[in-house]
Amino acid sequence: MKFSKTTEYSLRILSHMSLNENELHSAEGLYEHLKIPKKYLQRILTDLARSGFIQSIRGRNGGFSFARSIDKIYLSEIINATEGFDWTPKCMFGFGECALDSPCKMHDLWVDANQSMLTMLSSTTLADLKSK
Amino acid sequence: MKFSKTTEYSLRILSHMSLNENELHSAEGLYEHLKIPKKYLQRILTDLARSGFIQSIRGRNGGFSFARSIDKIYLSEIINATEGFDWTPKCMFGFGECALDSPCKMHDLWVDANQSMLTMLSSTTLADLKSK
DNA sequence: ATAAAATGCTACCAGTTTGTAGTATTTAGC
DNA sequence: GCTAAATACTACAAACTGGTAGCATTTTAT
Repeated sequence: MKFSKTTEYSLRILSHMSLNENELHSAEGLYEHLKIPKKYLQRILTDLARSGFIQSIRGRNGGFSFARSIDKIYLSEIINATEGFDWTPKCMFGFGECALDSPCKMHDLWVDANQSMLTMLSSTTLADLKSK
Repeated sequence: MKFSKTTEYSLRILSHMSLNENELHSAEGLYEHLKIPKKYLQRILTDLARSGFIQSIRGRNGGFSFARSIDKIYLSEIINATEGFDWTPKCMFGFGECALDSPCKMHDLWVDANQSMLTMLSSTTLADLKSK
């Protein structure tokens, strides 16, 4: 019950970039700040570009900058792009069928517990992280 | 952001066993009810025995039964045994250090969102699943 | 004793994720 | 034009997870 490394890295990268929202960030510079394995970070950056969160500028003096305003980038979108985000409340543990009676006794407990996290992630933007 | 298969399987196995709390359950019987890949289920069962949730009886007419009362087995314990459960609120995404200022602005959001799930998992026992 | 029925153990396989290496491509500055 | 600095691409390696196979061990029933 945790995020994948790729998701963690993506969130770290984007939240760090958002501190200087309008600047161009190079992979090298991000590496020095975040210490994410350089080549892997490189790949994640191009993935984030393909996903439309940031845009890349190639060549000398190139780098990455936001493709859209950070107050329109929700955390849930980022997670969705990196690892999928299927939190439909089918059953607590993602079972196809419940292990107990049907409907499974866990349903209500699970839905409630999941709701606040879902709500938080899908209502918080990168801009909120700076201002909150 | 989901449970591992092993965690899902473990929860299904134990919650199913708890429906007949005092009986001896064979791997074969559990397989027929739960359709978890047989050999993998076997391995999970021995792991659950090693973790102290159940005990195994070898030989003919052997099987698995609970090693302690199901009203003392919390869901969080099971998850902790199968995939680790480090939800200490160090930082939202499990960072060693925050990506933003310190203390990270996400802390409060994350802790709040996480709290209801944590509370639920660490206050619900296998016995509760039957009675709730 | 022996066979059957059960768990235990070890090794292996496949797919995914994480990480590394090298090369190609693009662009700015001189 | 050439070089340096940057991203893009491709291939591979390592580690982890999920799953399979076979044999070993233990115990009961006959």
